[in-house]
Amino acid sequence: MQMTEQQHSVERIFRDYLEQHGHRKTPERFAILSEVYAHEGHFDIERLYGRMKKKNYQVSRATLYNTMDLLIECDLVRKHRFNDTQSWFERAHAYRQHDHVICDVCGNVAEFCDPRIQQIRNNVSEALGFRVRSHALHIHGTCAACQAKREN
Amino acid sequence: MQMTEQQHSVERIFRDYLEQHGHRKTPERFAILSEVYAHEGHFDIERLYGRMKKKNYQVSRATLYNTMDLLIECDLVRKHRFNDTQSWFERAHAYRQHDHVICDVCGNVAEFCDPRIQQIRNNVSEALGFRVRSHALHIHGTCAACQAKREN
DNA sequence: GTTTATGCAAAGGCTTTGCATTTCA
DNA sequence: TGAAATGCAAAGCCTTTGCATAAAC
Repeated sequence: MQMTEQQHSVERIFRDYLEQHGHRKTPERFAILSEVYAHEGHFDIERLYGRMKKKNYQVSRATLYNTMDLLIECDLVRKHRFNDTQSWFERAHAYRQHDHVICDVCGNVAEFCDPRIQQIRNNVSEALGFRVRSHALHIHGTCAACQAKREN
Repeated sequence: MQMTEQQHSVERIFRDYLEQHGHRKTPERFAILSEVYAHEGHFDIERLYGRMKKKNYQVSRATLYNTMDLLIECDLVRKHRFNDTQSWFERAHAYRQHDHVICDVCGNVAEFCDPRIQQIRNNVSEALGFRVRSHALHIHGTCAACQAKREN
């Protein structure tokens, strides 16, 4: 399998993280990392499980959950809870910070960026002495397509 | 039971909503609304269930879930998903818009306000033709108290 | 050789659902 | 009286856990 520059880079980050924390460098963990970085967009555990199964690299759901925790710890993955019950994930390294717009009619999730969010983070940090690690801004409503459909 | 001005107000909103949508005005629904507005802060279904039981006004969990959906529909309640599995709720009427700062160490949730979030909402609305209904901004990290503890 | 990770299946927790009973309109 | 809401218990779904097996170190 040909690896991109980026894949090498995230693999190194993960490897360093595992070593520094006394975790083992198992093939499953790197296979999962690779699969996560092979796609853009959001996924849940079930979808990731299906993808790996299809590629004949099946790992247990338990291992997927465990590995997600590790990847979140070292900031290679972000975890989201939108409206539904399950957790959604996305790769996080080298992707500029962004937030999410969720259509409550069709369930579609879009992304957007706004620099003001960084200012808000700084404010909270200063005002409360809070050490900010991450944030999630979810804007809910109805997307343009669903508005149009509804009017017909 | 003495009712505040506000309780009358939210009850009227709920009553109107139920009538306009052909839902029945059951005593359970109004008892739940009243209990929700009797406390500030966040609560989950189990806590609400416990409170009502203690006051000898027990309703089933199923009815609590159903009624929460109605109250969310008419903007009298907001629902949140923080980090844990269950949903958290809070009363929403006549309380100024605010967002949440979550300490991932102790789990404590604080509130803050920032007018820039409204500007971001407007931007998204204009840029994407998205009809914004609500938003949730969660800032995660470590609170001042937990930082202090950790340093000792 | 130890100790940690994996995989499987079972258990857990929150939420939804089905159905009989009650109650609002 | 008829349709909708309630309550209870069971089922569902996602996630975590326990334990035997396998594999890093």
